[in-house]
Amino acid sequence: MAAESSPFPGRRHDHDACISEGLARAEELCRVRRERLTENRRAVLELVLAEHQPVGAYDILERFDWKGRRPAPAQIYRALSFLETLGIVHRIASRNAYVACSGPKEGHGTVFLVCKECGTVAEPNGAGVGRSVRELADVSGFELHAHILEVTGLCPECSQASGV
Amino acid sequence: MAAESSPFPGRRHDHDACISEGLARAEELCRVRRERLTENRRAVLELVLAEHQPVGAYDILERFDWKGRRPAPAQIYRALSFLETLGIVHRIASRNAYVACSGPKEGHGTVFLVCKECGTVAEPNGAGVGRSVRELADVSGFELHAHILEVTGLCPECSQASGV
DNA sequence: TCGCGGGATGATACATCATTACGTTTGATA
DNA sequence: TATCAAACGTAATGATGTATCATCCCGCGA
Repeated sequence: MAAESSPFPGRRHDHDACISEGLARAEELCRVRRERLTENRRAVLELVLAEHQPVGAYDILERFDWKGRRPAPAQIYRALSFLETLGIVHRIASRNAYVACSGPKEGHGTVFLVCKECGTVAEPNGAGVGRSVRELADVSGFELHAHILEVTGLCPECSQASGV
Repeated sequence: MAAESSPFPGRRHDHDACISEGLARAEELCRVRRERLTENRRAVLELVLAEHQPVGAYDILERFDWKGRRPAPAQIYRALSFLETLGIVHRIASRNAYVACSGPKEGHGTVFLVCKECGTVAEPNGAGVGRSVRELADVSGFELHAHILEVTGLCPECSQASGV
């Protein structure tokens, strides 16, 4: 229960594990879907995985030191949209930025808790919200296709730090 | 009940009334808050009220024929952010566009149903979703400040038109 | 009525985010 | 190994949003 209670990464979580798990999932997904995890795509994914904060495309661009060269924006966007179709990177519309999917949990990719203070993004299990949204759509006569919920506030750590 | 069942404006609703109600609410809000509904702000609000579809800032700019002159982007953005603080215009982040608030109903301003086909945006009563979001935040140890839910799909009319 | 002070405007420039276009390279596979 | 589609490299451009600063206008007190 405690493990599920907070979807936020702890201050001292094993971040190397996040990265290697993310890469492993990408590889697995590509294998299943018969897609290619090219050098470009992998490099972009690593840069997105590097943080739990959303990263802008041009941030990635700047950090992208690849054999001394710097790629053009299109290259980054191509990789990002590929990774989005794979479902391991999500776009945070309210920030024009991207985060790595934090796990293969149910309901992932539809609810984001975004900390105003530190920027950390968590993906809680959105099943309950999903039900409410379906009900709402039903009542409104709306044919539901997809939804994105971006919640802003303070993550547990920043909330404590700012003096509860 | 029927009135509440669909938050979408009917094909033949009295749109002039939407506009004048919107303006009246803006005036009232400004009066209460001791703010000024200047010519610039009013003109931008009218252009946003003109449709139930989200409008881009640069769309507004193009339609903004004011004494033959065309204002700079900043002018539009200033008016828009003022109208946002008033709560009568909302930004649809997933589209980089803006819609007029459709009414002073409870829970307004947090849930948007966006039709993929015609672009119409409705604001249903989001009370149920609001509860789910609060629960989710609670369980996650997240201090909730605000949330925006953007739901995409087909509005009742387009859903019927596309042959249910 | 005059003048003061703060908010709103007008205008230029710039910053940031994202896409299009097109020729070249690469990798799977027949 | 010949072929073809997918991915890449690069340049250009489009779309969206801000910063800055001088000026204007309105409410308010002398």
